[in-house]
Amino acid sequence: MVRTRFAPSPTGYMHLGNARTGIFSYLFARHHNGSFILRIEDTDRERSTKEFEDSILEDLKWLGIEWDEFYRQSERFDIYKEYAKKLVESGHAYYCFCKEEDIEKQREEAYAQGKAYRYPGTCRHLSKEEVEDRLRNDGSYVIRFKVPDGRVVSFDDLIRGNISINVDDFGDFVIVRSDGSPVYNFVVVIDDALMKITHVIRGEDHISNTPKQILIYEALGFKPPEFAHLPVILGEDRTKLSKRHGGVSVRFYKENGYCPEALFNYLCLLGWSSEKVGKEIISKEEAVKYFDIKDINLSPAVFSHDKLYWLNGVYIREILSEDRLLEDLLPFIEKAYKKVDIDYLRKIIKATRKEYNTYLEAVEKLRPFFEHKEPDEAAKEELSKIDKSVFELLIKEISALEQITPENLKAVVKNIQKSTGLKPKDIWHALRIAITGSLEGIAIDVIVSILPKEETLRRLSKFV
RNA sequence: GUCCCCAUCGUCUAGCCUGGCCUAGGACACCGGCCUUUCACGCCGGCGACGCGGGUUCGAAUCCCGCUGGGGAUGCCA
Repeated sequence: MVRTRFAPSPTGYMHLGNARTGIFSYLFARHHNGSFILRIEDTDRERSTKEFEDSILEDLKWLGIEWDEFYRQSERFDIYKEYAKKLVESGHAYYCFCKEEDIEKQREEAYAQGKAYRYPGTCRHLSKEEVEDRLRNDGSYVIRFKVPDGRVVSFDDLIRGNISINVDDFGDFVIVRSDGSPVYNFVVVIDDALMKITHVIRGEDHISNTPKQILIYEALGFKPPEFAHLPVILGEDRTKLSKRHGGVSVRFYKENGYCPEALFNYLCLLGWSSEKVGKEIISKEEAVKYFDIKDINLSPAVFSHDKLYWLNGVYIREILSEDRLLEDLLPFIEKAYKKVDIDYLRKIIKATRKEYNTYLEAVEKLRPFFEHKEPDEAAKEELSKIDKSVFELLIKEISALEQITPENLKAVVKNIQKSTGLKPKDIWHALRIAITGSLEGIAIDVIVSILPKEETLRRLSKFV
């Protein structure tokens, strides 16, 4: 039975990189008919908040990633404490009374000399009596894991193959902080072991943590899971995608009018080849069906805003149902133009869904359906070249129409062309400017055939 | 600095394992054309890559070594 987990820490909105890790973990579990576990890693009490936790849960649901089990590390501190004690008792870990400032100083010195810092093991060989004594009097201590000398830890990464790291590269590391809270590298092992996680799928930035964790697995007598380290996502400048790059949270894309299916799809494409699916537009179900961890790329991928934008357009234009579009678009439209009639909006969506790539963009493009706008500069200039009598004729012709359709609108233009000798293009332009105030936008026959007739006439009348 | 990972169009990728089918395929972006009452959509076409140097081999994008370049880690963050 395959069991994977996604372990975000609630210290901010869910990052795209994390989201992709979650997606791949999820796909792997589902592909193997296994379980997907969500675990909130909130051992850092300083930075973790309930608000961020809620937002992560919300965003995960929004993306369509459902989990089978849920855990919160802050509720499991007793368990960690117990295992920390075990490690101390078995001689795999020890109390350390070194001052944080001193360590910091040593670290800086080492770095200045261009050397890798290792904790020198000052407190490693304290006698039992001394430890007892300082525990009573000193108060502040951390627990460090005793890293064996000269070990080379190897593991077979599912994506990268064999990875070997000499543990001499790092010193005895902290597993319990001075405030008594356990550290990531320690709890992650206990949780993954206790929760019977079979496959740990996570970011490449955890590769160097893996040997530390394997050491703890061994010390505790647990069998390590399989590991798979995903390449990181890079920004346009080829550094790790971070806040500096602008919109990097799932929330950002949700708020900016992207649909979850498109974001899910795009994230799948980043680092995973969809070649076996045979296309790039992939549903969650297809992704589950075809997902293979072996098809993950090894090199970091640059996040392309352009491609996500395009993909979102594909979803709006040809994948999503009208009902879904309506449901998604409604809050955006109502936020911008107050209450709207559902049937009116439905009609608009049906006729215009090819015109925008995001919901936010739709709000702008659909403006003529909800608001009258004065002509902009370019429109004014065009307007000055147009014989104003055309507006009167348009009013007269359109008034006479029982129902406005693109077809009979064409007839209207033809009639005016005949009676005035104006070029059809100019007549259309005049109509467009009067209705939208702009030279660009959605096809004017589409707009006028949906816009209430009285509103069309009202706008035209302003130009006579 | 040290350790680890990586290296095909600007970007995401196919091909690499099992060398010849690669004149290196697709997608986004970009450019041009068509469609057209504008912008878009759509359709057609174009530009564009095996980082460098050595091997191995009849033959290398594919295998080996070195270099260079990029990324990550180096926390009482995760």
